[in-house]
Amino acid sequence: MQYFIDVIIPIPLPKLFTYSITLSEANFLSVGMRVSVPFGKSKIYTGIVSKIHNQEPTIYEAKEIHQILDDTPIVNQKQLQLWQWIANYYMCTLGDVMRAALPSAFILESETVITKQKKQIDESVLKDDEFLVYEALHHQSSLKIHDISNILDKKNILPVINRLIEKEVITVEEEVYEKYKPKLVRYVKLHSNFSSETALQKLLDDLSRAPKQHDVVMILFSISAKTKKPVKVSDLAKKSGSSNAIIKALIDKGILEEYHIQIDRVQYSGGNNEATKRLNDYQKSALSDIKKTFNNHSVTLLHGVTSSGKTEIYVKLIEDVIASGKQVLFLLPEIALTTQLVARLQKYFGEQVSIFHSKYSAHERVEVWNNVLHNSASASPLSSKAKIVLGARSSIFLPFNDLGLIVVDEEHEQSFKQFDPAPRYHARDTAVVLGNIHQAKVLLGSATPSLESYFNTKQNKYGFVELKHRFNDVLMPDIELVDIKDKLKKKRMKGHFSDRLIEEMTETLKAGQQVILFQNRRGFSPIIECKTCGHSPQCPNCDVSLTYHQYRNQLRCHYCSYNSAIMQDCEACGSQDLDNKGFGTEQIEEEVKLLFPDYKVARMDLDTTRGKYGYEKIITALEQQEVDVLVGTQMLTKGLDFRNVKLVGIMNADNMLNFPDFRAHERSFQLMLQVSGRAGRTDERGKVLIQTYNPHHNILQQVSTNNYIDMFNEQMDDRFNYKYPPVFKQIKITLKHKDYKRVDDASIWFSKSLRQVFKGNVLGPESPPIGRIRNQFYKNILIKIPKQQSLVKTKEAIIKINNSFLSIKDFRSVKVILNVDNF
DNA sequence: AGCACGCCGACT
DNA sequence: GTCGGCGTGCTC
Repeated sequence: MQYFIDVIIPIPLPKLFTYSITLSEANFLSVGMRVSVPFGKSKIYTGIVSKIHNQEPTIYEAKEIHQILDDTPIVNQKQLQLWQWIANYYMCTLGDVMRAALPSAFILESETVITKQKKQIDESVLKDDEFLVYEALHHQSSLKIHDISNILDKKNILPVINRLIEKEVITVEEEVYEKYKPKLVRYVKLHSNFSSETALQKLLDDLSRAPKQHDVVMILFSISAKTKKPVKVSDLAKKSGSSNAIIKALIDKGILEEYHIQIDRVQYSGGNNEATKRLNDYQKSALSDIKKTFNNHSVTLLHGVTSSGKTEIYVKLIEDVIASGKQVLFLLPEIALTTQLVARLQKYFGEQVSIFHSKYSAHERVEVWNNVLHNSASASPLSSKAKIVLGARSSIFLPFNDLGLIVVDEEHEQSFKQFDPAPRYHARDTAVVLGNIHQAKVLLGSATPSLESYFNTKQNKYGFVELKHRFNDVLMPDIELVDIKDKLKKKRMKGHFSDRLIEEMTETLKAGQQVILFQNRRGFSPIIECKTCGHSPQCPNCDVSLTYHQYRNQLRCHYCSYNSAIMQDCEACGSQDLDNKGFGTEQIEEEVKLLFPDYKVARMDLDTTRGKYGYEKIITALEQQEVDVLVGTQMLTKGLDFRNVKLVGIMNADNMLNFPDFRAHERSFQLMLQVSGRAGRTDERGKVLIQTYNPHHNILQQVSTNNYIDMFNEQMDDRFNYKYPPVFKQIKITLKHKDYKRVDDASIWFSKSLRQVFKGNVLGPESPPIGRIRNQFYKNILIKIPKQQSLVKTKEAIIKINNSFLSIKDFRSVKVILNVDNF
């Protein structure tokens, strides 16, 4: 009998690959373990065993595997089931999913290692490039392919390497690295030879002539007597004030014994668990309503106004679930993970909480992964860790084996959707599927639910619970619309500030309270225009005008990060009369400084939060009231909870409303209500001013009256009339290529083929608002899918058309991106 | 996706 | 004449 395994490899190919294994390997392996396998002529990849079987492939000969990398599976059956669903639903390969799902330290790849041959060679036979490599090998024992392309400063270095091999200068090997290394901490203890009183006394006598060493031994005693815990080498060195050399001498003499203990890189250092808060009556009834809906719904939407205390309700639910021995996943938008909420949950649940987000290193992620993996229902000491995982969208991929509850907080957030590399999944929707796999309950929470989720409650697909009162019955902020067209006419604008806004700011600041100003655009001004000839500087790589950034005196492209120094006069006509069109956060910050010179202003946008703790720094400054006015982009909306902010100003509501996207109105509503929610969160009623050219816009009216239902109904009418989600499903196909003619032809061909199947439900091709990014031209095609039309069959038809598309040689270099649901 | 093979322009 | 550009095909 022969044995084979089907393996998932982290490359975007639709098929699995079959390798042959021996009987003993077959007995050892199980589904979900990693193996390293040879692939192509030279590569070695890490694969996940997906199936073990006896069917010999007929049309090719299976290769043998290279190595088994695990003793036990690192991926469980439930995860593989989820991977398969994602690959099918989001139209990508299992390889794509694997790459997104596993921490990169689990995916080892072979690397070609180049070393110098021992024998002497005649240097004169080497060409320049070859000599450089040869030279470099004198300084380093080995080089990677990557190092060589750096040394030679070009990408195609294989010819050079091949010539060097031929001349017997170097040898190459494929090496596979285990990227993850557990973090070990060095400890010391007295060697067991000296455990008896007499031996110890003798030792101390012997050491009397080495006073430093004597001291170290004595200090070791005192530390271990005091703490009754193992003693770290680093602690001993610090406490005794002696160098590592002395400790090393003692170890070498066999007096001290050195050992290592594996520790977690991610550690919770907080104190004991704090009792959870008591709920108010509204929260109590919401909690019991949620439990009731869970009786006949597996998903429930909690619509709770900002500051209504949703978190406390989550906490109570989580308590129940972990008491029953199951795991909990708490999903949050990336940026909200750095804030107060995390600290709060850690206070309640201590070590049982693990956090998982993109700022973690590959090693830290492996640790969280392992903690979740080893957390079985059994009560081993390890299992108290990672009972609750708090994470951004990618934490849906962790190896849960018994989830009882998934909470998706701020479920309307766009950042739950992964855009760029496939799989282009939506974590909220995937969480619903994950919940189904585990038979777990899913709770979606938001003050401004997505139309999709709210629609699902209307269809009775999801349960629905509402929380209408703010905590402590604080009033919702008073929202006032300011007509800037009118203010301009009456000359009541100072820069971008209306007299109303200035009045309110003055009053708030005088009272010692804080102001938040929202402008959803960074930089100083998005367009610089010559007043003489109308020319404005454009990005050389993208079809956008460059944004002026004053603090660096630069023009920058927000799509490809191209930048250049600002010019003094027009590039086209030489005129010095340049004009700033539009405005961003920088300009607002500048104007605030001029209008309120006595107060401290800070800015929060991508440019000021770049560093690892940039974001936290600004938040702390605001919390500690070192900042009076905070100017920022939509970053402000996420998970911030400030006590002393009284006033929120939205500088210009129109640019978001006019954004060319069918969800623009919904998003504007959510964004504006979310920023408004930052005002007046304690006892005093907050104030919000929205400046707009069009105060009669329905969305603005709905925002100012906090009328979600009206917004929902009106937007749903539009969605219904224009056949948009959630009424119709939608798949967007994006084609891109560096040659415009090529994408244009390709997109016309593609849409024609689609129209043969889907008729009038195909839109486009169309160039997106920004038709070229990083020198790639884009075309979009949209497919609208009626509810009664089979999604599976629709996708099959698209895949078929895509395959014929790829077989046309002129189109093969055009990249096709499939975006299911088009979030 | 990589990576090799194979065919055409620009350099010694 | 070669070096090196990238179009094409394949990976168990």
